[in-house]
Amino acid sequence: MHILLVEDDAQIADGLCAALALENFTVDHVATATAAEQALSLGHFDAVILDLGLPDEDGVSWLERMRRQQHDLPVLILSARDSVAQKVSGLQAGADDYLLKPFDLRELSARLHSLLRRSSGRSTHVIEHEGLMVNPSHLEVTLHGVPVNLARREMALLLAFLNNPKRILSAEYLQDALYGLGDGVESNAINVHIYNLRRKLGSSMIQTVRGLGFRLGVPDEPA
Amino acid sequence: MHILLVEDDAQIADGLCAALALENFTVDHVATATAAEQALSLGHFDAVILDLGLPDEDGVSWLERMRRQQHDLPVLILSARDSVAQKVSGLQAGADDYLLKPFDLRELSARLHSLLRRSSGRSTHVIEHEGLMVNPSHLEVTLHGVPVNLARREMALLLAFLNNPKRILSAEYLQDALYGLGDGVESNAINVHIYNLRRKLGSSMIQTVRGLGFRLGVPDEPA
DNA sequence: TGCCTTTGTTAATGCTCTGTTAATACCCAG
DNA sequence: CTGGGTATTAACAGAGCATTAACAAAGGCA
Repeated sequence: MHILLVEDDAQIADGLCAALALENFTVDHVATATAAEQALSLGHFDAVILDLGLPDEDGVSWLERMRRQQHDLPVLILSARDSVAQKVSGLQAGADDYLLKPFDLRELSARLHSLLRRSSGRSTHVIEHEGLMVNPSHLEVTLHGVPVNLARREMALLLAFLNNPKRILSAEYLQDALYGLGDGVESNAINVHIYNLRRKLGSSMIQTVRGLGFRLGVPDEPA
Repeated sequence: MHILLVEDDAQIADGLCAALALENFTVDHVATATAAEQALSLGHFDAVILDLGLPDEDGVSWLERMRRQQHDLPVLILSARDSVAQKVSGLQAGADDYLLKPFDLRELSARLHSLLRRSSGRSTHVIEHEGLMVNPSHLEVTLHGVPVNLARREMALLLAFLNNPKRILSAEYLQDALYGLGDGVESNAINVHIYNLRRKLGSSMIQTVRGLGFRLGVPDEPA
């Protein structure tokens, strides 16, 4: 689970990072609203822990802006005890939960887990490509409106292609995408999965580039 | 909106009653766990505000008892600042939210509204889904007019699905819904309950999404 | 209270779907 | 024609889920 921690107090941030790391969260820490926005646009996160007292922008207005930009991931607000009105407007701005400073780490953990569970699967992110509609979090795929049932590995493979459309992906790259770096298979598993994908999605979806790898869709310029 | 306030401190209770009345809530105030249980069995309430420091019974154990009796209405816990562990177990016992004393009335109001919004539709009203009529407050279920007898856990499971229609619920999420945060069972109890539900409601009601969890009804059309 | 019924959990077993391997057939370039 | 790369297919092992039975616990009733 990937958490974005937005907190300008270094001491609190360090403590939180350590505590969350212990629970096998992957934590990215930023200290400003600007950096937080950048981080959101660059990578994938499952939740945000947001301190309201940021140096460059008010947390509440930042949150409102994010919500307007269709970021619908769960947000847990941290705030100082004496700013109740701010907290209320925090909830109104679209926070899913909030916590008063100083807080107990166990409590933060409990609320965070609860948030993540509540929000799992609510993501509406749908990728589209040539009549193909893909909802990764639901393992749901339709081809021209017809539902297609994909297994996990097939979905992972398809996503690897959708993340790099019209680019040639080597078998080696695909192997890393499916199994993680280093830890791989020792056979033609990738080939088999590609074959199965082609059976389910039509053989023209994935093209072979002999000697190099595979590509989703047609080449850019036949020059 | 009908609120049951369980609080033994007369001063706090009076303040809360006045504040909530200002917001057009109807508040019934009791000072003991025993009286609270009576009140719940006698009348209808939309939410409970529960102080943990009651004279006759621990608030957490009271809450657990209520949850076992299928009172699934939203509960907001009030508790003293220095008892964090108690608060955590309060969440585990099935509280929907909690607030530290001393609290701000505006904050209480905001959380209460948020709670009621979240739970709207799950109380009082009869829930209908594909020939299924469910009355949560009376634990009554009919399928195409035919009464179906559900056990407590089965009802809790069905409600978890009805509260999240057409969404995939992981076994972990369902476990939390039935047993509270963290503290769960160590076997395939969820699977067995799902199997039993399917026997009583028909096997097409709950679908399996392999590797992710279960879902009530058909998937949304992503198109 | 003690018996009996209902409910909840555990554990064992079987079944279906997946992922990987391996063997074989195919294809294109040199 | 030949060899390296790719496609196809079948078989196997394992995971995940369904099913069932047995046991424990809780609640009703006399």
